[in-house]
Amino acid sequence: MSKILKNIHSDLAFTNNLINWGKSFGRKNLPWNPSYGKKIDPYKVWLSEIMLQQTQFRTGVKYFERFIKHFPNVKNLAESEIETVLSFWSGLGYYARAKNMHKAAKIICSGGKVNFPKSASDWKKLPGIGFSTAAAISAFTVNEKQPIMDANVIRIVARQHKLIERIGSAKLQKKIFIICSKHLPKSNSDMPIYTQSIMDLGALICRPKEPLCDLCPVSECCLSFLEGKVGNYPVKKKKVFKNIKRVSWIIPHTQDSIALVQSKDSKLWENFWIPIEIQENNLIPKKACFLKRFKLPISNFIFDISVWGILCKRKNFEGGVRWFKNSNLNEKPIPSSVKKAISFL
DNA sequence: CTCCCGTCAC
DNA sequence: GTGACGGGAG
Repeated sequence: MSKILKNIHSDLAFTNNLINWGKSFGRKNLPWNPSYGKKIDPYKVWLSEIMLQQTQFRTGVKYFERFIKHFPNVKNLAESEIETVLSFWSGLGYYARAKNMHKAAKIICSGGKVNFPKSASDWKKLPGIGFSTAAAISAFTVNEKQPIMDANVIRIVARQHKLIERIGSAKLQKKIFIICSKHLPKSNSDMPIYTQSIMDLGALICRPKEPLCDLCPVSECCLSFLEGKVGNYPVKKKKVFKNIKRVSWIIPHTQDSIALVQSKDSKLWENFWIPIEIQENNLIPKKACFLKRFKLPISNFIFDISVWGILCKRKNFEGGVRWFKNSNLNEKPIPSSVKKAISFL
C-alpha cells in the first residue's frame, strides 16, 4: 500500500475513532448546549469558548451559569456597564476577555438589531476572538469545516505525529493546520461532535501530564505513544526568567468597610478595585500594621506583596480611596488576590 | 512550578 | 515571525 493511501486510512481511523469515543465518553449536557429540539445559541457558545480559555472546566462552568443568569443574551450584555460585567468576571482572571466580550457585544448589537457573525472569518474580526476560538464557534453554530487549533489539539497532534517544533512557532502552527485539515469529518453535520470530541480528548485523556493512553481511542495512530515517548511532546517554549516586584498594599479599614482605589495606570487589573500600592522603598504610614507577606505569580513576573492594615475610626482616609462595605464586595470588580489580602485584615 | 490562549508591539 | 503580557488553579 502506498504511503499516501496509508495516511488517508489512518486519518479516517483517527476521525472515526475519535467521534465514536466522543459519543460515548465525551462531556454531555454542557450548559451551552441546547436542550432537546432547541436551536443552538451563538451567544452561549461564544461565552463558553471565551470563559474556558485559560480556565479549568469546573471553574468556568460556575461562572458561566452566573454570567448567563445576569446577562441572558447579547443585547443585555451590550447594554450593561463595564464595571458590572467585570464584577461577574471577578476571580476568573484575564480580564481583557470580559472587556473584549463587552466591546464585541456592542458591535454585534450595533445598528439596532442582533447580528451574529455567520462564519469563522467574521467571528475572527471581533475583539478577543482569534483563529482557534473563531473556528470552534463556527463549528458549533453553523457546522463550518474549520480545524480548531487550541492547546488541546496542538498537544494531541504533536504527540500523534511527533512534531518537534516548539509551541507557538509558525512552523508548528502550519504543520498542525495541514494535519487537522485532513482530520476534518466528511460531513458538515459532524463538525460539532468532532470539535467537542477532540477538545474532550485533550482535556480528559490526552492531558498535559499523566495522559491516559490506555483509554485513548486513537493511540494506535499515535507515533509518540507507540515509541513510549508521549512525555516528549509537544516541545515546550523556552522558559523565561520571572522578575520579582516587591510592593506593599495598604488597606485602611473600619469595622465593616475597607478602602480601595481604582487601578487606572496599569494594564494589570485595569478598572478593578485594589489596595493603595506603595513601592518597596517608600514610607509605610506609621499607623499601619503589618499583616502578611505573600507571593503572587502573574504570567511573566512575581508579585511579592506585603499587606498592611490601617484601622480607622471613621471613613476619612486621604488619597482618592473609595469605601466599600465588606458585605457587598462581591458586586465589585476585585481581583482574587485582593480578596485574599482583605481576608488577612 | 506548569498549564491554559489571544493581542499587540517590534 | 517572535516574544511580552496577563491571572488563577492544580
